[in-house]
Amino acid sequence: MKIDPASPADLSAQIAKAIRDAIISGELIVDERLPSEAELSEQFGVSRSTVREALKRLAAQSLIRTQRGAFGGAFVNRLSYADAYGQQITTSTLLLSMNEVRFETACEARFALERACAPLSAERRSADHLATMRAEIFRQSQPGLTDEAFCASDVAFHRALVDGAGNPVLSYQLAGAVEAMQPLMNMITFSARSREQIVGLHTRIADAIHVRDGAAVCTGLCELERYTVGLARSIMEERARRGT
Amino acid sequence: MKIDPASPADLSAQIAKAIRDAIISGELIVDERLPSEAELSEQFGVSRSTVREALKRLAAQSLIRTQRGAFGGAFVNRLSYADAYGQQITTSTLLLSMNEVRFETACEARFALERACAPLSAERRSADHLATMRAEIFRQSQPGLTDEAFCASDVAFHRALVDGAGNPVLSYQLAGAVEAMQPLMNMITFSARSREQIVGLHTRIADAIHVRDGAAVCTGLCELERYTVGLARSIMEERARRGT
DNA sequence: TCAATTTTCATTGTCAGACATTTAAAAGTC
DNA sequence: GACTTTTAAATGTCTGACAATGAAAATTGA
Repeated sequence: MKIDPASPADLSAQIAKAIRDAIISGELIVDERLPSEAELSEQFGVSRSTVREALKRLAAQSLIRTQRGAFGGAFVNRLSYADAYGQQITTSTLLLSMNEVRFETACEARFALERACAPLSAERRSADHLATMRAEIFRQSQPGLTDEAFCASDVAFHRALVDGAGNPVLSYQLAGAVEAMQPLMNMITFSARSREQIVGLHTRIADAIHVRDGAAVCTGLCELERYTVGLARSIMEERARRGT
Repeated sequence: MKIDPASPADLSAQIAKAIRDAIISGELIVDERLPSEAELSEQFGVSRSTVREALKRLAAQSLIRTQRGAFGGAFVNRLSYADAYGQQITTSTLLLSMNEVRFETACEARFALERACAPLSAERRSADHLATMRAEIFRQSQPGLTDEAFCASDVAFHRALVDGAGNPVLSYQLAGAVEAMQPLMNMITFSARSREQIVGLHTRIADAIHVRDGAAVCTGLCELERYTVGLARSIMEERARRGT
């Protein structure tokens, strides 16, 4: 782990990169303790504050965790699925909100990925996954639900579908796509009529999952995508008309 | 943006969270300048070093960028697709390397997601995408290629396939899945015979893309998955035998 | 008048030193 | 042997200082 002493700026970024590379390459292994801040500042020939800034960068990526007290210090963190989920959701959400992604584009990506899980989920889902889907459908059919709660339940329904595939890597990859859509979905006002339609499509999907018919799940997801995109478009047009 | 003054530890994490939430909620918009470090330290009632640690956390997530000099400062960064790619690849790579994910699991996720792109890519791919795929196939058939170079070309081939769908959100989501597999793939030694097989399957996929036959692309990807998993398994068994 | 140059100064980057706080191990006590 | 106290190492925070940067403002020169 070395840094370039010739460029006196961005030292903390260089140090963070050096340590990050050491972790990625396996030079530093999980739960291994890094040298103390004082030792690192000596090794790199910089002040303790600079080292601290570097460590905070790594902490922001969940690459290390710190513990205070004697025998404490910075430890290489095992990146858990939960941590990775969180980061991916944050990144995906910001990516969508900052880059004027069209609703159709995001929607297409989300449903395409979800359809990839459908056959696996139909085959492997447990009774638990199916029960969760049914429960969320029931919640979605309750009157008096806010749009936000409806969307949250929608996410939970699709999460159950994805998790049914029993592949944590797939669940992780999908988490971003599904959850990041929620802010966009929250902008849609769901009428009683449209909720009824969506609940109907969810029921069809759950039924297909029930009988382990992957192709039917895909078909259901396709229709749901078409309906969602159409709904969003009509609402946008409505708003544009009222705006002018 | 407020922090809890009652908990005197992890102040920089709290401040980072406050600013991050302000960015996510839209309270701070892209390219907006944050108050200077001195002003922030006054606002939050902490020292400048604490503020700086918070800002470094945000910089590590590409949420802000800083500029030195008068009229410089920290600015809300537009999260570009490139930045998001990079973060996703790092996260996915570490997730796979630190969590003893079975090769089959990662492979299944990767090919399932890729098959999701296949119909879209068959339909929309440009001549450019197809040309890239053909070029990578040609490179893969060259003798004397290192295993690393072969894998890199493999990634490029699949990237072209994914990008052919013309959906940047999809490309972003897939980047992690495809690239994060590379270190695992690099552990496989490709014999001349297996390379020939893979090139053959790639050619079939490219041919299907050529005639815009999405279903055939899916079939080709399925076979490629089966072959890859089988190859990895036999190599692992071989190593285990030699190891004992 | 206008372009080129110099100066100014707000801001980030880095450093050094100090003290507070935490925490597990070590030492002491009953 | 179990409990309490002490110790020391480590992170967390604060203060104050100086260096480096870079755009705006002021100055200069034709």
